Amino acid sequence: MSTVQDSDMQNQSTATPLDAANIPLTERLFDALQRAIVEGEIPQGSKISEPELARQHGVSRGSLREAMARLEVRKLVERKPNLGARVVTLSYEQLIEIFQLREALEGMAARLAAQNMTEIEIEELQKLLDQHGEQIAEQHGQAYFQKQGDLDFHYRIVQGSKNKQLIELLCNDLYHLLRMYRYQFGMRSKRSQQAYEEHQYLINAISARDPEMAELLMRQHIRSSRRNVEAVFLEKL
Amino acid sequence: MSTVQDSDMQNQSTATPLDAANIPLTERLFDALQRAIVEGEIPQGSKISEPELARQHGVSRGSLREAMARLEVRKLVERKPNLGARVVTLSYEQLIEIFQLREALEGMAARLAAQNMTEIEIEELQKLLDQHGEQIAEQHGQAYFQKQGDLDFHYRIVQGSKNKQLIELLCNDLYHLLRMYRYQFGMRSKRSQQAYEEHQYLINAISARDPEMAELLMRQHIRSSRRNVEAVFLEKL
DNA sequence: TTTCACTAAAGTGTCGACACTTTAAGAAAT
DNA sequence: ATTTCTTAAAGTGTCGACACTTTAGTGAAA
Repeated sequence: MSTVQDSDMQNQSTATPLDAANIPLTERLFDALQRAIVEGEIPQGSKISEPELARQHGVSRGSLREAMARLEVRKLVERKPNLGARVVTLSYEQLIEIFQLREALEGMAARLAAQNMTEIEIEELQKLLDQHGEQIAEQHGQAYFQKQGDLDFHYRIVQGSKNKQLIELLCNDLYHLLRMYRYQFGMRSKRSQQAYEEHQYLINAISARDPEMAELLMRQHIRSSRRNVEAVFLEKL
Repeated sequence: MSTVQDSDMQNQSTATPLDAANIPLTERLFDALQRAIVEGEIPQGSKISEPELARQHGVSRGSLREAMARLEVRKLVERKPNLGARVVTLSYEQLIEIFQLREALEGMAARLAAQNMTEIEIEELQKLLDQHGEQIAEQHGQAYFQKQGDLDFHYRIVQGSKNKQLIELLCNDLYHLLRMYRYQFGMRSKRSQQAYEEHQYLINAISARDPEMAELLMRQHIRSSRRNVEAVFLEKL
């Protein structure tokens, strides 16, 4: 699949009018690699050979290197001089650390959301949650949709904080690492009912414009989630 | 200033045996550029010409580009396809956002520090604070040392959290942005006495192993600091 | 004199090449 | 047969070159 005969179609044929839409190659490459790593297509801890990976994607090493530099800052790969790059290795300890980060950051996000979300945004958030409620009632919780729904919910609250730094940090940096954990260890929740209720309380607090309460609830919610993960892990050993 | 005649001393003379100590060129370049941007040597908002900057530092564009890609992820430069890169422009709004981030993150750091710092680390933190106290008493607060001292103090507490993610995030990402603000707007504190006292309370809480209180105090401390900045800004207009 | 088109200069995106470092394989010696 | 030395293969660090895009400058037309 996609072996050698591609060398003529991207060089200078100009026959690629709309394939790239001006988005630089490095950027597309970065996104592709990020996805591949997050979803485990490139397994964690595996060594990355620049020439090989570049050939696979049909790009030069220079472009790939630029993408790698960015992945390194995002903590998805680790590089050691002259020794090359490896995909990061996930660990239980790191996961716990990430939960602590999330507790602090999303707690603040909830606080700010209670101050800054528009009424319309709150309404839509409620609608989203109602949908989740239905799904839980019908099928007993299709893990995937649950997870996706949970992510959506948190995502919107972060957006609602209106703090650009916070949004960037959570949605662009931490988010991907977290997704990587979700993909690599199965991490199904089995507390969707409880999560649903906690989400509802949270909306109530935001709707009442109570920042203090919103932060408190969000932090509790994330702590619960962490305890669940801890439990799942312990029973795995 | 620093014009053309530098082109011979760094090219390929091999007469630089111990200057690099195996640290990749790109990395040193990244550090150098980061410093230059933070300290305002390259002014905020200014456009960056890759060929020129590369020539100034005596490196190839490829190496420079790699460093730029990393600076972009760190939010110190912004790049638009085909239009080039500019140093970020600082704004009052962004500064406030950063303070909100710090409140959340350093609050958590203080909480964890109360749990995880060793007795020895706490002792040394106390010593550091005592030094600050003396400096404040003697000279009336040499703005520079004050600032540096404040940074040191916060830095150690973050380290004391023992949360690698948190440390990375605060010390490698936010830290530089914050320093940039300190350099660019003068931001002298004029509340060194109060800050000193708040620091002391914080140590007490950590020493008493009271995470709740430590987080509370740290958050209050950072909020005060933010209010001070707000005041300074308002009187500037 | 002002505006618009056209050309030249500068800049960015991407590639291939070369030197040096590390890893691996194979040969020689014990 | 095992260990060590030697050498080749692979990989990384860095550079210079070229095509395409944007910007700036110049001259013609109104």
